[in-house]
Amino acid sequence: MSDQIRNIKGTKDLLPSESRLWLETESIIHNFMTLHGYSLIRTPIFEKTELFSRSIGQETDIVNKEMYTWDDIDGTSLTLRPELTASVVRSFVQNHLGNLSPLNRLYYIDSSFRRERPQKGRQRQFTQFGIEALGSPNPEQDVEIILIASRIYEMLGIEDLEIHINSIGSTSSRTQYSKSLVEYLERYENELSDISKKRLRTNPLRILDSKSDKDIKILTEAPLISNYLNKNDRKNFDDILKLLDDLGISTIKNPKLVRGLDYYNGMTFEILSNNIGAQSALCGGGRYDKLVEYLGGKSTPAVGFAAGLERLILLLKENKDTNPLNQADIYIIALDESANAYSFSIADKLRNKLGIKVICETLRRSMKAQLREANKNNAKFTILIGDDEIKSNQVIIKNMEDGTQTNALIDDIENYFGVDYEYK
RNA sequence: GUGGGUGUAGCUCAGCUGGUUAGAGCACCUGAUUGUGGUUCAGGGGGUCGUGGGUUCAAAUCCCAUCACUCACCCCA
Repeated sequence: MSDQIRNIKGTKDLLPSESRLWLETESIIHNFMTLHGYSLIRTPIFEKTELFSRSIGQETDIVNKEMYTWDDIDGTSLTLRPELTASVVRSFVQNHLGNLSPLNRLYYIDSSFRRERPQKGRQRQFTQFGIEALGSPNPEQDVEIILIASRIYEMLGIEDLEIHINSIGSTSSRTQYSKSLVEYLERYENELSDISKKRLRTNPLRILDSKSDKDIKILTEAPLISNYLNKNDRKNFDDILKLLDDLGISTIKNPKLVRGLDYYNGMTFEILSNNIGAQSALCGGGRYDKLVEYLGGKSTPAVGFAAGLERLILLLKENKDTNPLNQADIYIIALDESANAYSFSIADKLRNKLGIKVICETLRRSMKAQLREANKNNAKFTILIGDDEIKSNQVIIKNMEDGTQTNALIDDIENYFGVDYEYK
């Protein structure tokens, strides 16, 4: 017992009791993205470390301490992807997708890895779904992204969500703002939390995101990014807000919303829920117009979002009462070894020709046990095959709901279930 | 990396201030006239009480350590 091998901390097995909900949810996501004109992209689970250190940012926790990184035999540093945008953009550049079409609408649903302390809604291996629209600099593209993100939750029946939105402007606006922010914060440098002190030098915008009470107090008087946006930035953001408003999507302006990753600019947004514990961010995204160029491609404006599937499932589990599994429409009961051949060939026909879910007994249990098993699987019918049936070349078909039984010739079974059989 | 909580059968848990063969519900298996289920009834299997050490005549129960799980901080999906 003690030398049993367990799963790695922060990873999870998807067991039959939950796998159906996952499959359903994933399939909804696939259909939803397709409905909006987005195409699936799938990239390798690991990449050169440099891809992430360059795009996500040297000063982020992700790159600093949360990546699973190792040296390949030839000395190349490799990393299990901690998020998907960098990989998607790498692939976009490498495969010249920008030359094939001026606008690429891509979506993904895949796992990522970060070495953090696990807690509710946070794992070391987790699944993200998201979209990236590469090519359009216009506000309507930003809105399309937010629209899709918000509608997918709406469609899944998830309520009480908040959409926070902000603009961190163009690079020039941001550097100016950053300067003023640093000037302001330096006055309180000694009172800032340790991390924020460090960030004052490395990544001042991130201080806005601080959860430390001291920092929050200091920040109430801090300059706001909205006052530093240039004309273009401001018009852009206003257009986005107006369009969202026209669509009836209500948002909360949050001037302190700074996405954690370095590659963002312009609009940023986050969708939050209060019903999944401390890890309330369901979805985060925004614009990243410089990343493509930064990773060696032609300058291409881009905007997207990433969402946590585990966190979504957490919410879905609250809403959904898991109805019992219908594993089989028909359970075939074999009362003797000699019945196996009949059992299997009948099952084959029903499954392949009529698409009926059929399970055959393989444990050689008593009839009583097999009937119980049929019940557990929610079978509507059982087909009983024993010595007598084989001799007379017919089987007993038993309706498990009302208990009635009829005989049917083995060759006639398809007809019996083919016409007015209801197995839903 | 830091802090809190928990660790008794497959699952959910009970076991008061330490005292004899450790319990319940659910699940599982068997049986209730020998080929008929879902209800009911009867019975059964399964635990070195996370692990190691200590206190004691005696520990699941007290103390220490350790590990695991979990929640929260940090950060993020």
